[in-house]
Amino acid sequence: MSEVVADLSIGEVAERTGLSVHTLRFYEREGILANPVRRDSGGRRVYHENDVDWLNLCMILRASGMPLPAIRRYTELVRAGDGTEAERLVLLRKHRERVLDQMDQLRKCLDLVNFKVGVYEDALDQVAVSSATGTDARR
Amino acid sequence: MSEVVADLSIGEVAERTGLSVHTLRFYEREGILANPVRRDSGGRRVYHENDVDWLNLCMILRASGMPLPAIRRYTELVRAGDGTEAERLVLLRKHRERVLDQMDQLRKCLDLVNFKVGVYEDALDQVAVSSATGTDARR
DNA sequence: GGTTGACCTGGAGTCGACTCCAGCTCCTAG
DNA sequence: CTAGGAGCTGGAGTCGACTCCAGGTCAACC
Repeated sequence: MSEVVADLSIGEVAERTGLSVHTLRFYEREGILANPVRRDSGGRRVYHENDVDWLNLCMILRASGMPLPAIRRYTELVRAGDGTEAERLVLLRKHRERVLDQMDQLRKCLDLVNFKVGVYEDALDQVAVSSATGTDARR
Repeated sequence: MSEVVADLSIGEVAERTGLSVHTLRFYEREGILANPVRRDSGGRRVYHENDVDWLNLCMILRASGMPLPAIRRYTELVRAGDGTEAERLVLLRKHRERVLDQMDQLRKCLDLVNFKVGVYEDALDQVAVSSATGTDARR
């Protein structure tokens, strides 16, 4: 019925996630993988689609400024399973606050930059117009 | 008529901006101040309100992820004065793109976190309810 | 059976942005 | 006149998050 879900090499995971193989090994050392990575007969890492999903989640958290120690903690809680939901919730709520703070900062910055871009656009238009009226008589 | 606008010591600037005196000296080395810092007879830095304003601008840019080299470049252009507006505009537009990208990332993350927070809140409510129905018979 | 290419490890290196240290000067208050 | 506090400098240290290196294994293909 369904396709056999293939195991993945570290290189394939790198390709799928956009992380480098270096980073994947580094994240593993840092305890950032929800389930411990299996190894094949030759000692090579064997990943699963789940791992890719988890890594994508982690990448979203990282991109929003969650530090690795917090991601590690969250990972530990998920690995530990039932009974850790309360702490996960605390952790996520804390991160949400940080995200909202960052959005505020960015909005502030965006306003500023929009304003300044407007100023410079106007200034340059002025220059263009005056140089046009000075040197350009077509029409 | 108007108050004499006071000169400021590095400590006062630190207090007003929230940057440390270390960071202020560091930023100066990095060329992040719009006008070169004057010194008093004893070689101490003398700042002006303008510098505080400029630093506040820089802090907004930093907080939105503009790297110091870009801020330095922008500072150089402002210092250089007329004729550099076009490049300033380019720089600001580029940063605006980055800010918008970051906002997108944050929105994505916020959706995710909101969703997960919801899931955990529901899960914990469930626990609360079932433990209540198990042990608590008031009404 | 030799070469390639992907993978392995432990540990070192890099980069950005601070942050701090040692040892000094200078001013002011007691 | 001296003790304290704020500043000064050049340079070193720290921290987070990668990033890379040397030297080795292993399977596959020519």
